[in-house]
Formats: sequence, C-alpha cells, structure tokens
Amino acid sequence: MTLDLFDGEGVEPRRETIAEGAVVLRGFAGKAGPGLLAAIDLVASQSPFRHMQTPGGHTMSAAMTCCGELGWVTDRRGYRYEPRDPVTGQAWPRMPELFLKLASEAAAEAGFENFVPDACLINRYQPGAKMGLHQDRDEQDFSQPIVSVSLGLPIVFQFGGPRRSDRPVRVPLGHGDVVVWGGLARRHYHGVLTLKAGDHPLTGACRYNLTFRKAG
DNA sequence: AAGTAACT
DNA sequence: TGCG
Repeated sequence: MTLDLFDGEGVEPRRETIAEGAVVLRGFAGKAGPGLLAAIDLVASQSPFRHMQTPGGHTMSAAMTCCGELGWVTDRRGYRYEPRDPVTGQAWPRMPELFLKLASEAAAEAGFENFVPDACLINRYQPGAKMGLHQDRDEQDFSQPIVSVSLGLPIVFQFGGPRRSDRPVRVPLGHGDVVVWGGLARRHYHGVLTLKAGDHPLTGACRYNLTFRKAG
C-alpha cells in the first residue's frame, strides 16, 4: 500500500475551515497530479468532454464528462444522474482507483469516514469559463459529503449559505487543493468565478475540477 | 436548474 | 440584487 500518494498522509495536512462543515485541504492532491491527469485523459477518450445545455437553453461554459456508476447530465429536460453517457450511449467509464482513493482519503481527512462515491463529474475550465452559484441537490443521499479537487490553473471558489442570497466567501484555489463539505453545509450554494488566462506546467491553459458524490 | 442581463 |  502506497503511503505517500497524497499530501497529508502520515502528516498533518494544511487544513483551512472556510465555513461550518466546509474545509480546504491545501495541496492534498498535488503529488498525484500527473496520475490524476492521465486518468482524466483515459476517461475523456471514452466519454469526451462536451458543453451541456441548461434547462433554460443556455450552454454551460465549462466542458464536462463523467465517470463512475452515475454521471450528472443537464439538457432542456433538466438536471439528473444517468447510468449511461447520452453522447456515446454507453455506460460511463469506470471510476479510476486513484480517484476513489483520493476521494475517500480526502473525505476522511475532513471527518467523513467511509466515503464511497458512485459519481465523479469532471469539469474542464478554459479562460472565460465559470460556474454560477448553485446547490448540489440532484443526489439521493445528502448525508454524504462533496469532495471537489482542483487541478491546473488557479481560480476563485465561492462558498455561500443555504440561500442564494447569502453572501459567499471567496476562496482562491490552486493545483491540488481539495474542498470537502458536508453536514449542514452539504446543500450550501457554491460556484467559481471566471477563469483567468494562464499557463500551468501540467495542464497548460486550463483547470480541471473533479467533483465526487454519492448520487444513488 | 449550474444561465445572462441590468441595474445600483 | 432580483429575476421567473
């Protein structure tokens, strides 16, 4: 068993509380960056990144794909989880073991033991892409946390409260940072500001985000 | 609905 | 901030 895949294993990770029930593990996934990016490429070779439509007919600025038993999709019919990729008609690619291990260990570091996600949404942000404030509320089990992994270019994360009108805190996130939220914070609004242009040694001009959930 | 626009 |  490898003991040093992730920062914070065997030592105290740099942990920041951004709200009650929400923490950032600084750099936790940084060492695994190359392996995580290779796994993203493998997933995307089977289920390509695509720009989905919101129910209102707008095109999302972040390109998305999924892996795991369930994938999050949106189109004019609404938001939901699907066992198959609508683009390929096939099951979503299986969740890489490295993803499962990262999600589980990050959740444990944040106080959520035995987290076993069945869905991983992979978002790719290029300059100009953003994600407006929203709640994750399409899952069956709100007792399980959300684990969100940042790779590549930095971005500003917003974490608000249970109402959209609650003013969010702004948290700069960099490569390898992992945000975990659950409990009371599980339904809180969150999003990211517009990605600014840049160049990252591992990802070039983009940022990837892995969002792990227990959806079913 | 994870969207934009139009204000202050 | 309010929108629908």
